[in-house]
Amino acid sequence: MAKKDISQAVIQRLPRYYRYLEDLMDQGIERISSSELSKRMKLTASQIRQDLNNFGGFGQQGYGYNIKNLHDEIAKILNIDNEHKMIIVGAGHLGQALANYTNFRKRGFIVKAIFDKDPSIIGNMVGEIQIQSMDKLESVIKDNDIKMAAVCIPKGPAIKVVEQLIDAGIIGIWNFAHVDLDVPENIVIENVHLSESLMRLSYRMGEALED
Amino acid sequence: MAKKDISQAVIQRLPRYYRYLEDLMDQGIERISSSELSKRMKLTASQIRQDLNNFGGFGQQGYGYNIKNLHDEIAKILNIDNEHKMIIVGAGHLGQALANYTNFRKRGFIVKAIFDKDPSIIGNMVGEIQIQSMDKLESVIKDNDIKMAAVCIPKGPAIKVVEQLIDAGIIGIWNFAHVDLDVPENIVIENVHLSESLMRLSYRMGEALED
DNA sequence: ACATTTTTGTTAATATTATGTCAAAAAGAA
DNA sequence: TTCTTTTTGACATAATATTAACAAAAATGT
Repeated sequence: MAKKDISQAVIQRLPRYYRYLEDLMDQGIERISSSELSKRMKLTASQIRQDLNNFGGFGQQGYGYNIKNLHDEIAKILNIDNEHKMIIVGAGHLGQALANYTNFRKRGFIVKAIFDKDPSIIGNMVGEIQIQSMDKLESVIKDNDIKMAAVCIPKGPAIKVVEQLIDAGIIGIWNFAHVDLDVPENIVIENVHLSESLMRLSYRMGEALED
Repeated sequence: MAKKDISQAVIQRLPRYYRYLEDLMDQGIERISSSELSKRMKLTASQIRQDLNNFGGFGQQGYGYNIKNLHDEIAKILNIDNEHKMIIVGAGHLGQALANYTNFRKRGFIVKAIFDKDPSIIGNMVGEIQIQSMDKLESVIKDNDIKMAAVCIPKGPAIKVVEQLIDAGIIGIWNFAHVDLDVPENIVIENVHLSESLMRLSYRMGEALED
């Protein structure tokens, strides 16, 4: 069953294809050629065809790609054709922002619980769910068979909390803490290092001003 | 003055070097070799040396790199050796999360103002600053000579708001809206597409489960 | 029905990125 | 001081990724 392994660069682009296809569907467009899509996405047509052909021949000569079909195929590839239960650890502004993000729900990511260690906010509602004590982490994960967690706490506590998460059965971690987590091979980490993103912006603004 | 152009891959890694150097400084370590750093960062020593040599010879044979010195040099390269005034457009949870992020201030990013179109929250405080009406965008940017803006509003309004920002003098945009912005060449966009990040996590969790 | 056009999937060519190698420089040890 | 070890910066090599080219398939037009 071992899929030929797909390069990081392709994986990076996949969700962007998905987003464009979604937009095209919303516009009621039915089919698109790689060359037309390449103009919109500012890629080469060749790259689009090669990227998609990593997963199968979704197009047809003389016709192009059926948007609805390709959209659904990419959803399958991205594993978003079914629901994912997730929890959020850390109910600060960022944790709450994620919890309230309706777009995630639209794509099948369901926030089942949100946790914080601060007793003064435990019990508060975030949207429709209640902030729970960290003591409940393990039981909630196990009872609901949750596999995905967003980590929105400072880097200090993050390392130990992530261990707890993994012990409780989490296999995918969306990490917003400013630290690279060291985890077993079968655990997946997706880092969102916002301050690094901001530094890249700063770098490129510096470049832009020099020219 | 034209710097030899630096590949995106290098720029991507630069802030991560900076973060590791910061951590090393906090640990009171004075010097490090590319090979020791490569172990910590899980890169090859060769890549580290080549990355850094894009910007200058910061190391010394038989000694390695002086951490404080390299840290300061990278700060200069990243253009974070001086303060950056910024504004935030959109005072939802995400905008508020960014406004409250003390780490940004530590690196010299100063949030000067936050804007929202919702009259019911205009005037509310976010940390030490007050949410202002969108009408004030242009005057605040011009009066304070602000060059950087974080865009934390839905994709629909984002496109027009970004035009306004650019007209008012913004040259760097930290974009959290789910849309690729079409801007003049001299304007810099750094996208943070959270839902794409989440889809990549989902993809890789799917892969991990197959093995 | 036939010719023309479009457009894919695939293979080949090019370009970019990462890794390995090594002489030369400096540090540290004897 | 002199010898040995460490370690860089530069360059050569290998691996990846992107772009180009094109035959074959299907659609469209006449």
